[in-house]
Amino acid sequence: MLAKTPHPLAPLVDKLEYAHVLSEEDRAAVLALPHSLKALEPHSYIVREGDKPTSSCLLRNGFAFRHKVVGDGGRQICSIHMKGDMVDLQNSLLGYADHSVQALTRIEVAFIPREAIRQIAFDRPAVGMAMWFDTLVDGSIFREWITNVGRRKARLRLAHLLCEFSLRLEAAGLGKRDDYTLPMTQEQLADCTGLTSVHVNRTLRGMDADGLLTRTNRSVTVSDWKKLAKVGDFRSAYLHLREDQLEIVQ
Amino acid sequence: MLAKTPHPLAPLVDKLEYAHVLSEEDRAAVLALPHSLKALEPHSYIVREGDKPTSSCLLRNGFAFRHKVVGDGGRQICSIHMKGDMVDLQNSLLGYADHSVQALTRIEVAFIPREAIRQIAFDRPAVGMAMWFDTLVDGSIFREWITNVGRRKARLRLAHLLCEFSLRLEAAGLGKRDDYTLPMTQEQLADCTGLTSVHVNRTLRGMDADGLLTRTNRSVTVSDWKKLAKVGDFRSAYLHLREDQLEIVQ
DNA sequence: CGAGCGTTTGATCGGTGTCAAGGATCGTGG
DNA sequence: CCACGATCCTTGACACCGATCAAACGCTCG
Repeated sequence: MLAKTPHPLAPLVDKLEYAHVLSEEDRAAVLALPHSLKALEPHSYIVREGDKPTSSCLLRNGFAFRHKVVGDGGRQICSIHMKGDMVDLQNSLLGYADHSVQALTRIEVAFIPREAIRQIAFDRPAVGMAMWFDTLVDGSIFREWITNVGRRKARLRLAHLLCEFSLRLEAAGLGKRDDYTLPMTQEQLADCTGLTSVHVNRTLRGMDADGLLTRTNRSVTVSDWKKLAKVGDFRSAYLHLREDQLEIVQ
Repeated sequence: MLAKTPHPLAPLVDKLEYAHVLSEEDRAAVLALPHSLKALEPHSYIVREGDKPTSSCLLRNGFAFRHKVVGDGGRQICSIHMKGDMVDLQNSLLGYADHSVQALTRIEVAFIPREAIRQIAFDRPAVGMAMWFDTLVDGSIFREWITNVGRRKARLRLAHLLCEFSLRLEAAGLGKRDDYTLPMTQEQLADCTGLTSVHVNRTLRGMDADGLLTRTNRSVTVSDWKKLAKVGDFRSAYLHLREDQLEIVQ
């Protein structure tokens, strides 16, 4: 194990340690999981609704999102994923994909057989607990999104989404919370928030005009993060990040 | 074990067997979990946002719901729970309640210490897998709710919610899908769907006028379930029920 | 330099929210 | 048994947020 390049599954270890630090043997067991690597272009599908996947997919870098399509063709994005996320535990363990997962940017992934996941989860309780914990945090984020989309107005929704994104990026070591790259189009932001792209545009421009943030290309610069969090009715508890991942959040 | 009354934890066994049938020993181990029983009046809280619960709560009968409150006082209900649901795995395993859980009707619950849950989950992989599966199904329902609230119009949202409710009731053995008791006020329906109670009222009356359903008191009678499912853009896959729990659904 | 995608802006429409008041139902106590 | 209050349902009038339609503009990458 004296390879210079990081181990392909290293991001998974990092993510699982969000909850609790793992022992050296547990870490080694995770890294020893069987897997196959693959790179995917933007827009390509990892899973399509209706598939019956038998592998779970670890996102090694880049961004991906889950979405559902409704009867009239409308699309709802249910979550955004980044480095270290097990993007498809849900579909593979449940056996039937009730939604699609798609690459947002160019991504590198590792497919891990479902059975290997099950096995390590029960052979190594600490790993199993970390995975369970992870799916519970996913659930917590889903609840917050239900609330965001159901009960907040356009500006709050967007501010909230941007706050969530910034903290998760920071926790994953991918940027500063008040200055980061947002790899999404306004249409995708709209599909996250249940709005239209036109309204997202107007709302973002309004926030820009009010000095809340600046958007150039795909990057976001927040002038006053706490102010944005206040506007977005954002409290970070639901992300269940460790204290030291949050630092000086209110 | 020759008691005539069913075991207090029997509903949990039934629920866990939604996924896969358990062995006799696994069943016995679940029933042997330490627990304390309690009855709660409508509106009473099982957990409040901000609590740090150390027990999980099994709903033995009656109905409960999770909700979050936003900055302006608005409330969003994130899920409805019924007999057999572990209503608070999420909060207790995560250690911090990011939302509240409240009794909808009069309920009977059993509190099970978090540690006992962890232990059985890893001592008995089949039980652990069933619990994990259950939290994944919860996640799947959350995603559908995000989609419902984010991308469907009022009538579809309500029709969808009523369809979900009817199938879950049927699967739990609590009613027929086209004729059941709905223990919710219109305001609570509004908080599930991100609407206002006034609009819920108008929409339900409209559906009634169009012959889709009849509501008297708290009961719902669906004249043509498949038609309602079509109106509500409802496909049952996301509930991940077994074939034999669904019977003749499209 | 042109094509394609994403952004920006304007005009108008419509679904849902808001405010307000009256009606139905049910449990409770006199 | 009736009266009363509380809660929930129903309905109307009106306001407004965000959707829709349409067109121009600006990147970015062949």
